[in-house]
This record gives sequence, structure tokens and C-alpha cells, in this order.
Amino acid sequence: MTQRKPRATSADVAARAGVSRTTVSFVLNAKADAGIPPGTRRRIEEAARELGYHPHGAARALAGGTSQTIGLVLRQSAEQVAADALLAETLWGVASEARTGGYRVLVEPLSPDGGRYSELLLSQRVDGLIVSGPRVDDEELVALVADGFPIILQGSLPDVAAPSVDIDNRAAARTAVEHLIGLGHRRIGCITNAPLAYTAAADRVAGYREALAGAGIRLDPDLVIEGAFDAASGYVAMTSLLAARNPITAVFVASDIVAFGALRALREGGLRVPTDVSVVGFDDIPLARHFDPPLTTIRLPANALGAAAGRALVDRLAGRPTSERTLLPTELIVRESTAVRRNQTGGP
Amino acid sequence: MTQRKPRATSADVAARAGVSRTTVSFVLNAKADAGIPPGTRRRIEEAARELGYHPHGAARALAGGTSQTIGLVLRQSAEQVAADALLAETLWGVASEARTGGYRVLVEPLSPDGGRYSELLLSQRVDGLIVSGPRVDDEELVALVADGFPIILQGSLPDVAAPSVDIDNRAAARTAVEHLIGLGHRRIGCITNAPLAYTAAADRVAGYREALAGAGIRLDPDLVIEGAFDAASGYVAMTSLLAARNPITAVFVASDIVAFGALRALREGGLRVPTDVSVVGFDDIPLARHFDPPLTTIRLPANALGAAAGRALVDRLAGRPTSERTLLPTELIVRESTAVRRNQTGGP
DNA sequence: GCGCGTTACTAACGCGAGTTAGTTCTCCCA
DNA sequence: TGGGAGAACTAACTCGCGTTAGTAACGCGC
Repeated sequence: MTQRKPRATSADVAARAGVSRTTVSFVLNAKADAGIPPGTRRRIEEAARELGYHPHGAARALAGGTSQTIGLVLRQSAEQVAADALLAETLWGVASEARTGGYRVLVEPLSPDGGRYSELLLSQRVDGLIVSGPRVDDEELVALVADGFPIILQGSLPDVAAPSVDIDNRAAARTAVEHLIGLGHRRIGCITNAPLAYTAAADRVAGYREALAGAGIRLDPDLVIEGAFDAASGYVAMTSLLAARNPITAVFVASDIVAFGALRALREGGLRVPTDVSVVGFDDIPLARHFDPPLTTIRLPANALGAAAGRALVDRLAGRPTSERTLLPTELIVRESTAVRRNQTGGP
Repeated sequence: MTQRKPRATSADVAARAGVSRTTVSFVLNAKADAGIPPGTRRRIEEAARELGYHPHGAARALAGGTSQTIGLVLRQSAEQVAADALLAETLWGVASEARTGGYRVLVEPLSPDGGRYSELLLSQRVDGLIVSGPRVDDEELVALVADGFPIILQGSLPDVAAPSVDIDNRAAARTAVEHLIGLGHRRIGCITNAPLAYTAAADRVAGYREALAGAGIRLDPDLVIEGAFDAASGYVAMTSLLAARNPITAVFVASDIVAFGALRALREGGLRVPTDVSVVGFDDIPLARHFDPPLTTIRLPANALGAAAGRALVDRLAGRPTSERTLLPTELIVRESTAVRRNQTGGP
């Protein structure tokens, strides 16, 4: 194993430049008020370069009282992570925004049941936290927020006094369903993206309901079926929807991945999309445009969501004002999985 | 904003327990050799609990000379990340393995061109690095490895003296193509997962070639087309394959996502899978089993890959021996996109 | 009652920076 | 000739913890 040469410290730089450590610190941290003449400044900078000096992160954190690191807590289960096609993109958004603010990102993946993350904050390893996919029963989170730690929620959680970044799930779902209604559909099913304990899932169903109500369509509870993250659940849900006495002419599936399974069920049931049944998804995963047929869906700005959360936390840490609730815009992407309703053979 | 109460330090714990800081340190770090009687031990533990004491991470890192943090450098571009369905899973594997070793994970996403990451190591913010998706022209990486820093490569890179964790792309590709050959196919196309500058892409093509050679099939260079991460590239590639004078009866597509686009091109070309053309993918993304038809593919153990890299780094940091090159097994998953070759109408 | 070995601790240094409160020059003006 | 004002620094403290070297008290054999 190669032997590494010992790191240079600021004392080494000081010695080489013929000044004191304090002066080195002033120069390298660009303290303007201390009048350092250009000559000295240059000597120090040169010495630092020659020695390959890099300030020791831990020492800095200790002296400065800030780790310049933010934590990203992923509260999803392992299966959800595997299924979540946009998670990496969100991470990217967080990280790039953090970097421009001078922060690094520590990722802490956690199964919903397992493990504490308050340790990160309590041990000062991170200055603040972004919690993605928070659950309502998270007492640890509630306690941390109550203690005044800088925390941003990525996703919605009523009754927790932390700023959150999210999309307006309800409005987005309503838009999706209104699109179907506008095409003449009246009998519209709904397959959720997740169990209704997840606020995002509940909100999307609420949006579905609102759209129906707005159009004067009576809600048939039998047409709302729970999906659970993956395509298999969509397949099952759609199969059961198709078994209903009074067939649907359209479905709103609150997740592209789940919709993918639903599409398969339709195909196997001999139904064509969109000729027989229109389908709207949610998320606009990269593959959605390549589905058969290309999926009409709601675009979820994953990268922007991460970036917004990152920015909010950085702002908060800098003492800048932060809005309590940021809702990012979504967009209906109309592709080829939705069409005007045809006259049904056995319709009412 | 809520005011946080000041953190308790080990001195506070010592004062409350009526002992010195040293004793506190001994007790909380479970130094066995220092004979601390159970009574004192209990008193200290109690004091720590009452005060809500958590050791300061930076102070520990400074005193101990180790940050107990590893860095995960993602060398993929933003588009690749969006397309990489397995990245989150890999991250999960790294993180969970790191945690069992007492480490945390700092993620540093980097576009191929942008930004340095050596800073992480030089400033001692991390004890070691896992570099995912390394490129051959990465001088920064070469320099760090030469300096003897603990680095594990996730992916292959010849001529770099760092331990690596990968799958045997070549063997896996060969298995995939041999499966096609075993079904009677002789005219087999190949669509790569990425430009050939990526070693993984080149290796998969090499495996394709080997399989052909092994079966005495002459290689037709026109049948090898470059894909580029996404489904759109697969669509284009397949379209051009279909334009060939002598039609193929099977394709090996070195990425499920790319294969997805290829499937669409086949469908639009009026060809049925697998009746007219057999397709084998690569990666086994979660959606692959739900493709139409369910995709025969090579399973890439994403989580295990991350875990292996994490474990290798932790081992290396602990001074334990590390194998220079870890190749994880892949597996051919036969689904419904491949079938025995039919007699062609215009065949030779 | 002395020496020796445990047992049960503690004083004090070091990690590598940031930062406050000076100190030493030099120069200028009275 | 003295005094005051800047300019250009530096000594020394601090952050919170790990750790080495050392000490005080006690028991025990002779």
C-alpha cells in the first residue's frame, strides 16, 4: 500500500510564508477588514498552493460551529425506492442546490420502521435536514421540529410546523380527471399510487373526487381501488375494476408505474387504449412517453422538487426567510392514451 | 423561531456524574481495559441520558482522525441519472452496508465534465470514496489512487490500481446471446446500452461477439448499433436495424430501457415479439417483467453491487484485506420476449 | 510500617482550524 | 520630542473530544 505524505496544516503554510497562522486564516477566508497587503497575500496563497494545503473539514466544523452539510433522509422502504423512478433525480436537485450554497449532502436511507436519524442533527454532523416521504406517525420528526431544528419536508404532512416542498397533488389529480371528463367520459375509475395512509395518495383521490363533483358525476366508491407502488398492484387493481358490472370508459391511475400494470390488464382483457378505455397516469417517468400507447400523464418536476427543498434549507440556514409551504406546478402532458369517449355498446 | 437549548458536552456529563471527562469518555466508548466499577459506569450513563448528550461529530472526527463518513461519487450525467432505474437501489446497498460498518454516506453527484471531488478526500471530510461510473479519462481519479487514498470503483476501469466491484458484463452478454442462439437464431442484432466509450457497453458487445464466434456465426458489423441510455435511442436503433436488407430474427439490447424503445419500433414495424423477433434485454429493471411481452433479460444485482462496494471500502478502511476485483453474478431471467426461431418467409 | 500491586480515577496535551484582543512598527503632525 | 493613528501583523484562547501519562487511595503480604 502506498504511503501517503502527511497533510499540510495551516501552520505549515504560515511557516512557509513567514507569517502567523492567524494571517493565513485571514487571507484564505478572504476576511476583507484585516488589512493584508497584496504582497503578503500572494506569498501565503503561493505557499498554500505549493504545499497542497486543504483545510481540515472537521477542524473547521468544530471551530466554526457548522458542518456545512445537510442531511437527506429517505423515509421510503426499500421496495418503494426500487420503484421510485424519480428519486435519483430529486437527489440530484437537492445536491446541486446544496452545492451552490456551499453545502454537501449526507444521505440517510431509512426503512419506515427502522433506525433513528435525529442522531445526525444531535451530533451536529449535519446543519439541517430534508425529510423525504415523511409519515404522519413519525414522532422523532415531530420532536426535532419542536426543538427548532432546521428541517424541510419534501412531501406533505399536516400538523407539523416545518416548511414543506411539494406539488399540489389534489389540483394535479383534478386536472387529470377533468381532462378525461372533457373528453366525454363519465364513468371513470381511479387507481391510487399507494395506500391511502400516504397523504399524496389521499390527496390525489381527493382531486379525483373534486373533479367528479365539479362535473356533477356521482362518485361510485367501487371505482376507487388502491394500488401500491408497483406495476403488479396496478394489474390487480385494473383487473378488479374490469370485473365491475357497469364498465368504465376511463381510468385515472395516480402513478405511471402502477398505470403500466393497469395497461397490461387492459390489453389482456382485450380492451384497446384509448379506443375502449382512456388512461391518465401521474409522474411522467422517463419511460411514460414510450409506453404503448404513449401515456397521457401529469408531469412531476422531480429535479425541481429536490432543488426547491435544497434551496429552502440553505435559505433557512442562512437566516433568510423561507416560505412555509412551496407548491411546485405540475403539468398535464397529453399523449396518446386518452381519447374522446366512444358510444358504448352496452351503455346506459 | 424556537430557541434551542444548548447542547450538553462531555464536560457537562462529567460534572453531573461527579467524575472527570476522561472517565466519561472511557465509559461511553466502552474502553474495557480501564477498570470502571459498575456503579460509576451507571452514574455516567444516567447523567448522559438525562442531559441528552450526543458526542459532537466534528470534535470526534478531529480528535480521532477519522470522519466515519464515506463518499459516493456519481460520475453519471444528469440524463443518465434520470434514466438509471437502478441507481437508487445501489445507493441503498452502499448506505446500508456503510451503516453496519459505522459509516455514513456523503453523496456527490457530478456531471462528467463538472467539478472536483478530490476535495472531499483532501479535506478529510470522507475517509474513503466509492466512484460509480468512472471514466477512463479521469485524471483526478488516477491521481488520488496513486496517492494511496482508499477508493473503490463501482464499474470497470482497466489500468487503475483500485479495487473494483462490477458484474461480468461480457459473460452476462454472452449468456444472453447464447440463449438466443440456443433458440435457433442465427441472425442476431445488437443494440448497445451506451456509446462504446463506456467500458460496460464495450464489454457487452464483446460478449455478444464471443457468443456468435462460439457458435460459428459470422459477425455482421451492420447489426451492431449504438444506443444511448434512453428508450428513444433504442427506437432509432431498432428502426435502422429493421431497414437492413437481410432481416434479423432476434436482438440483444444491452439495456432494458433501451429495449423498451426497441420494442416499440418493432411493434410499429408490424413485427410481433417473440413470434417474429426475439428480444433479450439487460438490467432487469422492476418494470421489465411488466413489459409487453414480459422481457427476457439479464438481472443486474443493483443492491448487492452497492453493498459489495460499501463492504469493500469499509474493509479497506479497517485495514482488512480486500480483493482487487469483485465480480457479482448475474442471471438470465427468461420471460416471454424470446422464443424458438420460426422459419422465415424469405430466409436463406 | 514498608513496599508493591491493583483499582479508580484525573491533569493535561493534541487534533486543526477560527477569532478576539492585543502588540509592534511606522509615519505624520504638533 | 512626543503622541496619536493607522497598518500589519501575532499570542493565545476556543471549539469538544480522545488519549497518554501519571497519581492517590487502598489492600495485602512480610
